[in-house]
Amino acid sequence: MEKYKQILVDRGIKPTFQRIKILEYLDKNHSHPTVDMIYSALYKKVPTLSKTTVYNTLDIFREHELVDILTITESEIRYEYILHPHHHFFCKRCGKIIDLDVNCVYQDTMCVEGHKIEAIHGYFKGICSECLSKSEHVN
Amino acid sequence: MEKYKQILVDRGIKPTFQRIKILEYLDKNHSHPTVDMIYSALYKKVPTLSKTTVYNTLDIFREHELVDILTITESEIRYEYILHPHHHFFCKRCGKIIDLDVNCVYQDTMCVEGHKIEAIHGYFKGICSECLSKSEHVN
DNA sequence: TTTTAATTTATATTCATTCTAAATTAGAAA
DNA sequence: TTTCTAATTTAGAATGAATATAAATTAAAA
Repeated sequence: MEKYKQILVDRGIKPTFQRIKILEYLDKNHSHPTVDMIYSALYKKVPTLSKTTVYNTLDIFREHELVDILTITESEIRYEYILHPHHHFFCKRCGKIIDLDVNCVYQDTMCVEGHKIEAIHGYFKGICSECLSKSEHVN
Repeated sequence: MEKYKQILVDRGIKPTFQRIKILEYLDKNHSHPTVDMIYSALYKKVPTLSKTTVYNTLDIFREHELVDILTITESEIRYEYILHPHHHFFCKRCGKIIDLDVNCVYQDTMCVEGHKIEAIHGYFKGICSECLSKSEHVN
């Protein structure tokens, strides 16, 4: 609790109860949740929570580069707490988004074909190892 | 016209007038258009066109791997005719999506950390070279 | 032609996100 | 502490892209 309050204060974000709880949730759940998942999970602990607050808070966190969005699936926006740069794998079968310990060659230069890179998003789509091992028994 | 009809027939897609026109538009406009952009552009030539048809047609094209979607911006889905694998650069200033002649090291193996890759999406975000050269004069 | 299934179309519906305005809260000042 | 003010939170309304539905149209085979 105090840890997250400190992070917010350090970034110049007023550490309200709702903001602390949302940041804590993102830090403890690396499941790349949607707004709805965050709202549903926190609603139990914070019954007065409004979905608008979740939207507003995530917008503020993005402005301060505390969180990033993933547009890997076509129908939903997913959020993640920025810890270290990595790529993502989306499994078409189970729907999970998996963090990959893969970096990009352009991460050093942050420049490509004359364009100035500010963010890199690497998305792989396919079948995850877990789903692959399950289907082995079927075939 | 005949060219696009042939492409559709080859893929087992019934070559209706609407589908031919949409495919032709995608082939001649590498601007990664949204459904709305496609609809607006073709509405002039095909006044009876319905937006539902554009949605349906793009779904069919995706199933047959004629087109791919880009989820690079957070609020819209963009479509592109699949020609050859490449990455994309989204300019935060002018909003343009630029094709990059950049390939991925995983394109050969199509496998990463045990997961089977079926599609690779590389998105860079920042300021494009054109916008950079404009702002040079300002600063 | 005629027939039949596929396609297209207009319209209605859904639902995530944004907007709005009132209520509440945090924190500064007295 | 109490008072004050601006920021934040909240509920509910509005928006708009995407989807669903069902009738009209079309393509193409018989």
